[in-house]
Amino acid sequence: MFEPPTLKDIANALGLSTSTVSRALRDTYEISAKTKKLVFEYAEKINYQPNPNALSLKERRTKSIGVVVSEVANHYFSQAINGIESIAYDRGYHVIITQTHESYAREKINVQHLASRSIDGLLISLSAETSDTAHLKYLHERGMPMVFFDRVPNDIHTHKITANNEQGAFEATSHLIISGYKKIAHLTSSDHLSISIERLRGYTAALNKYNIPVNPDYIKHCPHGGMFPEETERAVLELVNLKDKPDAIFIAGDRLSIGCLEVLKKLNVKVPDQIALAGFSNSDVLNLFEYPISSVRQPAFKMGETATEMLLQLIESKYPVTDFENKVIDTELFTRN
Amino acid sequence: MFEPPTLKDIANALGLSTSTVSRALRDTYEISAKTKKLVFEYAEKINYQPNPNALSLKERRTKSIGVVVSEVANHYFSQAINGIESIAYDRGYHVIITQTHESYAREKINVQHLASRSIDGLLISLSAETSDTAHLKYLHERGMPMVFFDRVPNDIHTHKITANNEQGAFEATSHLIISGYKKIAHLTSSDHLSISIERLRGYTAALNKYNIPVNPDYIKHCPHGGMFPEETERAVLELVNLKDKPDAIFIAGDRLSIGCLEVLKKLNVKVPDQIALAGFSNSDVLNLFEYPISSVRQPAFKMGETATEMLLQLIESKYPVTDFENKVIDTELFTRN
DNA sequence: TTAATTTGCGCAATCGTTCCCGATATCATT
DNA sequence: AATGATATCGGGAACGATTGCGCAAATTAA
Repeated sequence: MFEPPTLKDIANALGLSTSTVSRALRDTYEISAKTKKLVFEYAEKINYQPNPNALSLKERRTKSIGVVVSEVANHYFSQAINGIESIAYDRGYHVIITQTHESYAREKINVQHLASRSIDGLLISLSAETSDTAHLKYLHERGMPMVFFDRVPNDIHTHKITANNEQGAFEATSHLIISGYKKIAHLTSSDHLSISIERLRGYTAALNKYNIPVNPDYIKHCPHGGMFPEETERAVLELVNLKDKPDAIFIAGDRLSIGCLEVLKKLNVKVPDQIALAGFSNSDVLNLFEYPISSVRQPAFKMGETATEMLLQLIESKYPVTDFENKVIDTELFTRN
Repeated sequence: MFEPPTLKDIANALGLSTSTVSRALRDTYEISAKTKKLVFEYAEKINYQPNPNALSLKERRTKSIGVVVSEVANHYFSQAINGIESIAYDRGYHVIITQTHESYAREKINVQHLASRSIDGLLISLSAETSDTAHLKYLHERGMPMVFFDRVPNDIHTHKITANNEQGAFEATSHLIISGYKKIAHLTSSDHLSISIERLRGYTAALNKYNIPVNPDYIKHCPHGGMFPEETERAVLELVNLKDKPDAIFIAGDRLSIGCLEVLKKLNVKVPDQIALAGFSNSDVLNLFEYPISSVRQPAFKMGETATEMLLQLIESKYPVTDFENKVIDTELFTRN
């Protein structure tokens, strides 16, 4: 039905060969000015666009990169995607976005699918469920350029870009402490995720600094990053049902924050009177609440941009890159009270 | 660098021709069982995947559909995308998502880009800026299968799927009226958008039903759907600065709701004491506010699914489709007080 | 034993593009 | 006028996969 014009169409219409038309369109020196003009004008007229599949087949590259995130309906990721697109489009690359919904199975399928679609490179933030990275190692060993951002593995040697999660967690927890809270819980994602580990480290560092003992009962992991409401609900319930209730929670992510707020509202626990909150979030709705919640904001757009630049550098490098960068970008604490 | 195995690799390794290998993998009857077994096992071993570009070139289709939305960081669209992906993946199609950020220029570029990437079909919701649909007509006339959802044009004849915007707006406005509000303003997106027109119609219908005069000063359009904060701010300011201040606002969209809440908070206008709100939204954060906001929820996931099914029907139809459907799905009002 | 059929596989064209070679025409040089 | 240089263009292979056709060998039928 939809049959775009080809080089051959132009060639036939103009009585030329496809080679000549191709060269004319690519503005090669060996084609006369008037032939070029003829070809240009006709191509313009019929709105000729080179067939990208033919090009990909010939050039052995697709000029498109794959992106794997847990959810686009997450402000951190949607902002990162905007950063990714801004660089990619400028450099003539297409962006294919896939979502894992925090599922390891989906991640494997998506990565496999992207690889078979012959993308030129991969930009990925691990799902909450992912602890085995064999599917990525496999691709990486075969030479697929990839850059990790946000949630990174430690057993794959390539460019990585993360926020300074430890610093952010330290500042947010410190802020709670300075604000007078002493019994600070920590609600976070699955325990093997890099961001969870780093944020937990910042959290404990803050407690240590102020000589507050770390209470293991105060640390709650949600293996699916709050993807399932029951998960968050159970964790929050366990916290508020403790004999020695926490008076504040440091929450490690956006979805968890929303989930936590929902549960607290259902339980009729007042924020921040009964329990104060602070956490990682790139959402702009948090400061709309009556009692706004202090949040650590990650430079998502910047991270997307940087990750893409790193990836394109890998893709377009003439020789194999062996010197990899591990970029850490500072977060920013927005205090509200 | 990343060079996936080809049929030729298998053929050479096994001393066969590429035709035989191809036929073996496709399980054709004319290949002997033992050759098939040989080929299958070797293909499995080296993890052979057919080159999608070569296939697309040959089959003249890419098994991928393009999606154009204004923003993925919008709960309606992200849910719709989940619906789209669920159907598309089941049917073996890839989904390429692009964002317009409510810009007409971006929409043209994205559509053009998608078309040149030779997608098999297009799923699109118009940007707030779009009033001229020539770029889409052009593709449509050339036979590109396309389905519009949410924000649809009236001058392109193809499948369309929308929420029952008029009904939703009527119910939300009626709910405000029944709750005792009489001076109800309407904050909406650009005036040429189908959703704006339909929601305005529902709004005025409700006012009419309760014999409340329609005050033109109460109707504020944001040409970019609240993409720019200044736009929303100006509109809200104009409303609260009216001599005859409205006591409620019916807001036509998610982003506008957030923007409006931000402005009201900045102005220290209490919701709902000084001004009540109701509006279209698929976000789950609205009910986290102290005074929750009644909202009309669109069946986003369902709409995404249906739109995709319609598109795939167009794509896979043997003969040109001339009988187009205009599906309208009911919304649901969530009242909270 | 011979002819007819079936089985199993390879050749080559095709999709749209690019690019290495040639091929021809035009022109200047001796 | 013959040679060479340059300008301009076409032929054809290649990228990876599919598929109609052909052809040999194996099997069956006569």
